[in-house]
Amino acid sequence: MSREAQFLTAIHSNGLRMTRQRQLILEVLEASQEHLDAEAIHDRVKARDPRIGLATVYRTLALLKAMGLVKEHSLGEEHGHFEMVQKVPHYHFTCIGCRQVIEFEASAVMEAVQSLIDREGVQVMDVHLSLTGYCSNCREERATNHEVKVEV
Amino acid sequence: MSREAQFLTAIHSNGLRMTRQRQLILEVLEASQEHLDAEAIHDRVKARDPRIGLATVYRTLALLKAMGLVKEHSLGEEHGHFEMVQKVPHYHFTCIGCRQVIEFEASAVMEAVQSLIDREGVQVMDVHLSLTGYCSNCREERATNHEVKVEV
DNA sequence: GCACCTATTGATAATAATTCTCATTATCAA
DNA sequence: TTGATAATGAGAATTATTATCAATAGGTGC
Repeated sequence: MSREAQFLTAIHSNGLRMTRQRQLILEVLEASQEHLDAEAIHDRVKARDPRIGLATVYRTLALLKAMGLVKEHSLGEEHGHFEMVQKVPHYHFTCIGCRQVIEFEASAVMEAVQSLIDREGVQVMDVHLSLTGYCSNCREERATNHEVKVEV
Repeated sequence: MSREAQFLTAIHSNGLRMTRQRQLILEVLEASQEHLDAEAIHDRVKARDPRIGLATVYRTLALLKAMGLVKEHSLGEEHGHFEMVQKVPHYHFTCIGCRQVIEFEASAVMEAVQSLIDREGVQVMDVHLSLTGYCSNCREERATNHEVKVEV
């Protein structure tokens, strides 16, 4: 089942309605391989329909998250970034220097999560692994600068 | 070296000054095994010196984070929670129902991080693994309620 | 101990991200 | 086509955090 069909099914089975706005926001998310924030999604959606408000973007993202179709990441920033949920779970490394994001897979993570489930009997709804640091380029730059001071 | 001594050394080697406020905030953090947010830390510090402002708490937390003595977690909420860095890395599961936090260790996580370092040549400054879901109690409650609706 | 330089503080204004409010519009079942 | 009500847009409100700035207080040299 396509994600659009999944969305439609989830919407109808909850007594909700499919709207042009929800349709467009889903399309923007599906078309992008990046990790857009709400503002960026709003910009792209507005390009197709200038009347859509930012609040609707937030509302739809909350809905998609609740349905498990979208994940939110912090990526070392103070505001959220969003992406469609993939089949294989993956995680993010964000460079503090150049803000680039490196995605990576690591089956060991879900194994560790499973052992927590086995031990504690919890039900895990969301797994969030996020690394920050310096990519190899920014790492070299910093090394030559001999930074020792604490930067607050 | 005690954490207090570490803090003092880091402060002096950066041309900064040790103050009563910084001292108190560090003591509050060390005395607590919980994951306090800035407001809670402020409350506890005020009990010992009512003049201390919230801004100073945030400034000191930022300083301690930059020095690697304190870690900030989101714990599924929209504001930060803080704790002293421990020798052995550990992670957090937060129950959406009762807000309880379960801490757990998982050496597999740092192994996965190491393999990313080896592969990409990145320098990792911070690792953040956070799970949300329902603890065994809340899980059972939900099961008997037969919830199917999407809650936004 | 005293004075000086300037890091730090407290109080509060400002900012940023997100959520809420409410009158208006639009979906969709009958 | 109509009616009930879900959803929207615009902007106000909220929340967490950061910035501003005059007053205060570490800590170094005398």
